[in-house]
Amino acid sequence: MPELPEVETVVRELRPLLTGKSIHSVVVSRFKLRHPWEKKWSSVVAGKTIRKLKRRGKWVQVFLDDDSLLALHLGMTGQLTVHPTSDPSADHVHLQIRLDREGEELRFRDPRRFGSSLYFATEEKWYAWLDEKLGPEPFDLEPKSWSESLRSSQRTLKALLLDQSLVAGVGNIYADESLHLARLHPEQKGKQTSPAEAERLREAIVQVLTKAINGRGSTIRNYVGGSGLRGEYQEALLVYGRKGEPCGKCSTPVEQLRLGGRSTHYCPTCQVKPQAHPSGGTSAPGRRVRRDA
DNA sequence: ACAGGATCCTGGGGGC
DNA sequence: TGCCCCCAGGATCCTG
Repeated sequence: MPELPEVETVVRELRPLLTGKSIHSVVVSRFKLRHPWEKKWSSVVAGKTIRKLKRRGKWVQVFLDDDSLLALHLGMTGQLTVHPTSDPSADHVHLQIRLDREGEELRFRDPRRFGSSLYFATEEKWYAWLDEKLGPEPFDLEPKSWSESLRSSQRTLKALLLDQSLVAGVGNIYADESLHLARLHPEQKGKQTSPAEAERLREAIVQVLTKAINGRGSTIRNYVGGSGLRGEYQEALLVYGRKGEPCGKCSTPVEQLRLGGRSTHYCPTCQVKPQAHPSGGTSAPGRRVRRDA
């Protein structure tokens, strides 16, 4: 569920509540997350101080004071919020990280249990684990290599945007929104994408994610930020979840299709699917596109 | 190499 | 009210 803007919002809202606090203990539920908390970690992190919080892709990184860290992934329905220890515990709380002195705890709640919790003894080990899975942050994409990586793939743009090893943090909502803003069809193949289109897409991703962060993310169902508040950006979505509603740009009804098992929303007028290769023909790059007048 | 499906889960909504 | 089916913001594994 939470994509980059939602995770960024969680981190920003938790940062003032957690930075400088030390961990007293960890209470673990009997249910297992995708990467379940290992019992031995509880005694390892007890007594350590939270040095800083940072987002990387859809991961929340909790850096501790001795070069170790916790890495938390919210999956589809994960929530991270701070509560007084005395608050009654909600359902599906998997981790309660008790903080010293304040009588407060960080709770990791996740009904669907697709979330992950990991501990790494050193940052080096974490980055080694992560680097093979995660591509650059969208804001750090280098235009030329981005364009080339699209160009070298037969996969659809939708699939490419969801591939975390290509660009980190984009999920189903913002993939659809970015393609719409860039006026590119979700089924367009990477290799059909010109450098100008790739750049349009890169800029659209940055713009969509930036606006969504400013709106504190989108709440479709469960999402809440670190403060426990819902997001606001769902109101500003132009295609995602708007099947049949008029496109914000041209008022053609938004269409929905299924791509890679994910529901995909697009405007059939703004986002035109490029012609597949004429059978047997090779389309030379830069060739003039004929449009019937 | 890539698409598509199944999988891990729970909960909410729609239809009957 | 209840039941059944479908759907969901993610990621991974398997098959064809």
